[in-house]
Order: sequence, then structure tokens, then C-alpha cells
Amino acid sequence: MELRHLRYFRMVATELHFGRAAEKLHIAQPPLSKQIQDLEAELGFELFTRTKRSVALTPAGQVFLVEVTQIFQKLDRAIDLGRKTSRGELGKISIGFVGSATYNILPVILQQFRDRYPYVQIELHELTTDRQLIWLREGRIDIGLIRPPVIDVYLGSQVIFQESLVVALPTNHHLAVLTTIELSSLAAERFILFPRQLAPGLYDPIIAICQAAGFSPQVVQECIQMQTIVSLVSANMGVSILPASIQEAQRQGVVYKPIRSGSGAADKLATMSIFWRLSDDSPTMNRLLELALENREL
Amino acid sequence: MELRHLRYFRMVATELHFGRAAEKLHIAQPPLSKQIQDLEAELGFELFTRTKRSVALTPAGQVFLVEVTQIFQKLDRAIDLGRKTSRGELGKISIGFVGSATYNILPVILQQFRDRYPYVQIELHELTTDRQLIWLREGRIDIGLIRPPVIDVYLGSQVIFQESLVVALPTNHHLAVLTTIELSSLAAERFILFPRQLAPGLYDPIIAICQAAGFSPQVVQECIQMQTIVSLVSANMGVSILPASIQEAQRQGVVYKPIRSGSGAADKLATMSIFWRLSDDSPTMNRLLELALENREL
DNA sequence: TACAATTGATACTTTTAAAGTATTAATCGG
DNA sequence: CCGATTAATACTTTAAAAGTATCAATTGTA
Repeated sequence: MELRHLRYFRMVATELHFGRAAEKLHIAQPPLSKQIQDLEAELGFELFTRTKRSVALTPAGQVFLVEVTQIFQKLDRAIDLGRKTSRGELGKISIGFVGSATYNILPVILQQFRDRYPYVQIELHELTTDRQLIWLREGRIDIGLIRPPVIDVYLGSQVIFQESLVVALPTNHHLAVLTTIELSSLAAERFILFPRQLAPGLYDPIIAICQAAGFSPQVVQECIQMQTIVSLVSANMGVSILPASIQEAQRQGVVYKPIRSGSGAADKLATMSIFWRLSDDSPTMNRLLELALENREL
Repeated sequence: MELRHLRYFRMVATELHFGRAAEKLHIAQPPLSKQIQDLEAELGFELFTRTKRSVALTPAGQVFLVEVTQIFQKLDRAIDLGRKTSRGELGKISIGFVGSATYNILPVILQQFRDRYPYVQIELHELTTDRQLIWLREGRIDIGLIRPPVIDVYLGSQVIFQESLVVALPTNHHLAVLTTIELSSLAAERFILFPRQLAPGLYDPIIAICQAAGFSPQVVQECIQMQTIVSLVSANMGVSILPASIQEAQRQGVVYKPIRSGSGAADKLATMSIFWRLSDDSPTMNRLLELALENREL
């Protein structure tokens, strides 16, 4: 049995006239009769009761017609789903991100992606850099938003966001009255930073600019969550240097001050990259990647 | 697109190897490659990502595979439903019957039919003879259980049940002590019968045997429902002559007595026939007809 | 009642496309 | 680097679908 048989059957069942049906199918009448006969022989039951002058569906033919119509609908749907999937308009994508991406690039990308591809299911995982790399390799996430550098030959990456660093001070700090902060004035302060292990891409530049300003920061506390660092600053436990986008989440008891860019070295030092498996060619991943690169802020 | 393309696609998707898939399909590998290429060209998207050494489904191919599998299941089901319908194992049948069929042939037929064809939906309509004929011609019922004679060239009929007539007497009637009744002894009684118009096939033989016994019955009341006749007899309104199967529904205050068959004329005078449209060739109707004729009681 | 029109089936021919054969090109493992 | 593996390509053969001509049965009308 081939779809041709079912298409022909449907036309004859609609027209109830072999001549007209053949005409609509753009074939001659004898091959149409033949195909219907073949179909009936294969099915093992009659689809039509024919006299020399008229054609009518048998009860079995009626039942079969309903089913066949649904089959064609299902086939159309199958093709449509396949096409949408191939375009990345349908499917699933798993995105990993470090907490600090929440304040800048992630919401922008998510909103645009949802607008463009509303039928793609998005799965979000807030993960530390190292976990993201593991999950990426294992295929548990398809995209990672990570602060470079990361060296992995199986992963592709692109910088998608760069921002300046700011100093976070308790409101009652004596430097909090200034509009910009000279880094060297923080030489004696106690610092609260991310653990180097989890975010070397953020940690190392901070240490570097401090040393360029003539001091090594005294780190008294390390915190995994950026929000926790802010809390500790507000509680007068110390000061911190953070990506500028932290200012999106304002908090009582803390003020953020730009670093005076005498050397210019403090500008755009916090970078965020998008990572993916080089072996992954899935349409949804490619669409998300395209969109992320379109929205680069460097 | 033909089912062949989908069958081949399914096999390649299962094997993920053109050579093995071709072998299982009992064709050579090159035509299989060709058919898959044709399918992809028609669909407008790739189903497989192939290197010279390996084959894998694209995301679109995965989605399409799921749908195609369902399509084949649906096709199998369509064939099965059609076959069952052609055998009369699936479908619907509408049966009309006169009230008095309830006591004899109808329950037998219904139970057997349900046992044999449990997936056929049965619709029952208790109707007078004349309404059944109208409904039959209009196609509102497919089968009628009617007391003949009926003359209609568009309908087929077969006698399926014949039974004797009995006399229904009030319990306190002076003849109620006898085991059989001589008809002539009822000459002076008041009779309660069906209206002739609604059941001439029952009415006329009753009148005939009475006249053969030497009297014309005095009909004081006509009732459409057999149960109502029995009620009136129990209420001492008169006597009646009814088909023997009425004894299935015993009732206080009424006794039934066989007619003494001196002449033999009272035997098997009440007949029930099955009627159908001669133009109707539906499998369910044919199965019911077969079954009714198998269960003939003459 | 007979005859023309209608309509599906049959017999046979042509055309299309599916399947087969031989071979190539690329990849991978040893 | 060589041989085995595997999908693709080029070309031939074969099968089956479509076309043509005609028949046979039915219907309705002259």
C-alpha cells in the first residue's frame, strides 16, 4: 500500500464518481479503477459498492475514510513539526548561567528568544562555572554563560558582554561621599571577593588592577553568591569590587562607585562568554547562539 | 511522498546504517540512499546528518520519526477497523419491534447478537407496525420485528417466530377452572383486543377462528399495549385471545388457557416476521438477519 | 421498445520511476 | 600508509503506474 492508494481512495470517496475523481487527480480513469481495486485486494474488504452506473461507500469504506483523512492530517502535522524543528522554532534548549549573568545579558537574551521562538521550551540552570563545563560536556546543558577564560577544545565560545568594575562600599564608609574612587585609597580595606577557583576570570583582573594601583588586597571573606557579598558589605564586613551590572539590584546599606580610570585599566574588565559544544549542530542551539551574538555588548 | 519513503526512513532511523537498513528492507543500498534523499528534498529539511562513516538523526528527524511511527500505527488501526466493519463486528444497528416481541424472540436475538458482536452498538425502538414501516423506509431503523402480512416491494421479510394463541381469563371467571377452553364457550363473552389497524396480522386470525367456532366476538375495548389488555382482563372488563408468549409476563388476577385444538386451526397462528430494506447490504444488518434466521421457531 | 448517453471495467501499450550493478570517494583503525 | 567500511554517484534493468482504445451494463428518453 502506498499513499497514492489512499489519496485516490479519498478522491473517489469524495466524488463518488471514478471519471470525475480521475480528472481531479489528473490521471485517466482506468488506472484509477485499477489502483482502487488493488487497494481493496490488499485491504481484504470492499471500499465501494459499484453498479455500472453508481458508486457508494460501503460501511467499511466510511470507517476507513474517516481514519485515512486523519492520517493525512497527521502527516501534514508531521511535516510541519519537522520543518519548525529544523528551523529551531520548535524544540528544547537547556541554558546554564552564572548568577551574575542574571543582572545583565541573560534577561535580554531570554526575552528576545521567547519572542522569536515561542514554542521552544527553555530550561534554565544557575550553575557555577565548573559545573557548567561538566554539564555542557555531558549534554545536560546546551549553552553556558560563563566568565572566561576557559580552555576546552570540545567547546566553542564567544565573548558577548563586557562591563566595568565598580567598588561596593557600606553607606557609612568614609569614601562613600566621593563620586569616583581612586583604587589606591582602598589599600588598607578588607576585601570580600568570589573564590578564585570558581571565577578566575573575574578574580584575577580584580587582583591585577589592585596591584597596578600599588597594593595587594587583603581578602577576608570569599562568597559564592554575589548577593551574599553585597549583604556582607552592607553589614560593614568589608568592601568589594564587582561587575557594574550588580547595580541593577540595588540594596539598602550599600553604594556603588566607579573606579577612577586614570590608567583606563579598570574599564570593561568583567567579561561574559557564551559556550557551546562544537559537536552540537542543533537548530535551537544555533538560533540561541545567533541571537546572543546579535546582542553583544562590548 | 509515498509510504515507501516513510517505511525506508523508519528503517534507516532505527538502524542508523544505510547498508543494514537496505538489507532488512530487501533492497540494495543505492536506491535506499536515493529514496531518503528524495524524501528530504520534498520535506525541505534534512532527516539525517551523515558523514562518510556514520549516520545520525537530526532533531527534525527525531521529531518526524515519532510522528511517522504514529502514522503507521494509525494506518494499522484503520485497516483493522475497516476489516471489522466489513465483517459486521463493528458498527451500529437500529432495531424496531412491536411490544409483543419483548416476550419471545427479541431477548433471544439481542443476547446472542451482543455475545457475537460486542462492539456493535444496538439502538432499540418499540414502535407500532405502521411506524416501523415508515422508519424502515426512511432508514431510521435497519431491522423491524413486525407481525405480517405487510406488502412492500422495497422490503424483504422472513417469518422468524410462530406461536399459538391462548385465552386470557380473569381468575374468578367460571371457565378458569378448565385446563383448555373450547372457543365456542366464549361466544357470549366481551372481548378486549388490539385495534385491527395496528395489528391486522394478529387481529384477523383471532376473528377467523372465532367465526370458525360459530360466533363473531363482541369487541368492547381496543388497546395498543398488550399489558393494558391483560390489566383490563384482570379487572374483569372482559376476556382476550393473545399470543402464548404473553405467559412469560405472569400477572395476578389473570389466567391463560390453551384453546382446545379440535380443528387445529388455533395452532401457531400468531407469527412474527423480520423486515429489512432490500437495498440495505450493510454487514451489521446482514449479521443480525443471519442470526435471527438461525433462531427461527416455527 | 429501442437507442443514445453514461460509466466502470478490461486488454493492451507507453512511460515513469524504483531497484539493481558497478564504481567512487571519504573516513577510520591498525 | 593501507585496507576495510560506508554512503554517494553513474548508469542499466525492471516493475508498475499511467495512458489509449474498447467493452459491457445500465439508465432514461424518444
